[in-house]
Amino acid sequence: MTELLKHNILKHITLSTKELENFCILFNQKDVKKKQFLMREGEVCKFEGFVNKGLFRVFHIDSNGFEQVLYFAQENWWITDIDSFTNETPSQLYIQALEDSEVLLISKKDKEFAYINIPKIEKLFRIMTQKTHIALQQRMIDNLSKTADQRYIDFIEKYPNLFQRLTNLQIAAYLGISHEFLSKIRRKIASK
Amino acid sequence: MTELLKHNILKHITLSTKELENFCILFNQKDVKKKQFLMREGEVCKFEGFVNKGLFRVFHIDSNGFEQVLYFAQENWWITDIDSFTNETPSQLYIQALEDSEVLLISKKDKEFAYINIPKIEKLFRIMTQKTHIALQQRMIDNLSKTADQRYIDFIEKYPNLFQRLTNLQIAAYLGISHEFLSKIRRKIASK
DNA sequence: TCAAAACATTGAACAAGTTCAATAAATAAA
DNA sequence: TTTATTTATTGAACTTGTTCAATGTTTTGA
Repeated sequence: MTELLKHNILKHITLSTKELENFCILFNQKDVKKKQFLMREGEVCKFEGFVNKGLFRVFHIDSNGFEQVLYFAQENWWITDIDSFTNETPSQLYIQALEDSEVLLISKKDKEFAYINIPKIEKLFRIMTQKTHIALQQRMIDNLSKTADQRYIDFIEKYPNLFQRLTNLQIAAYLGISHEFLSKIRRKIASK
Repeated sequence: MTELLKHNILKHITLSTKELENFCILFNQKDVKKKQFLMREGEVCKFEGFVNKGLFRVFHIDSNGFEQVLYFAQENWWITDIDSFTNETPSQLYIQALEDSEVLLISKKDKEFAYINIPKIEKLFRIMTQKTHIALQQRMIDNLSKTADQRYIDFIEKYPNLFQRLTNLQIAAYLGISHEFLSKIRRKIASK
């Protein structure tokens, strides 16, 4: 049940079998059917989650009712609203399964417990947060400097697997453009 | 010399006077005159820096020669290219002083040394990375969902101090718009 | 298996933002 | 203080992306 999680952790830090076991035991599995929400806007995010199976989208709904995707999380990815989880403030995000999924959840209390009792867990989350930050920083640069066409092409190259599992609606919401415009980009690319 | 740094650290974690001293001793002061570069594209970022005095911009130059500002760092802020520093890869960023400035720099080796010898430093950087990540995530959402007018108004409200110290050219490069368009936004706002 | 719902495409009119060139204003340097 | 340089403003033409409405296609669920 936690094989994928264990493998994921050992990619970042080294832990003894015992430490690894003690940490993984803090996670609870939750099954989430397609279209179900793991969290909604206004709630305080009570968990940090590891995707064992399936696919999620983390998104925001703006004042005009448009959805923006902050990120997608498939197998082996982590999901949370780090702002809401860390500061215990109401979230402005929704987390929704796009396929029938399984997540392993750890509560804030259990995570704090791990920080204290398994010091290397501090390093684990330091490294993981660094990595997600680096990825977001790269996306920020791309969003500031590239045209929508190029961002779409980059997305396909970078996440060929996600590309296959997502609708154009979802991809457009990630790229920050309307799905109609994405459709026109696709036509333009296809005609080359 | 390191008063501001010490104060900044103690806002995030608690350290004994001894630990704090042992950590701060690892930093070296560097003076950077206005317009001088602390780092250029292509270099591997060898430091993590704390701004003691002055103001920096961290920016990227895209394939069309346009500059995008990833962030500004004034007194009490940290600067680095976390990607280049962490992975020891050539940076795609420039770090430049916008005023005569002073930074306290720590090398990668000394930072690793601190991680090992002062365990709470791991927590310090975990928390700091979390905070910058939360801020960037918020900016990403705003960039995806808000119009340039609104982003400009938000910027002034959020960073009234930075707003006063920056030219419109710099602000436009942060908002991701041309400075001519920013000028038109300003006229529109002023005429209300 | 068939109807409903969700998704994708298209065109036309529109809005947001860029580009270029010219000019004015402010700052820095000699 | 004068000149050179950088910054800010403006308008006109242009490009990128949006909106809306209509139509076709695919997926889903009863």
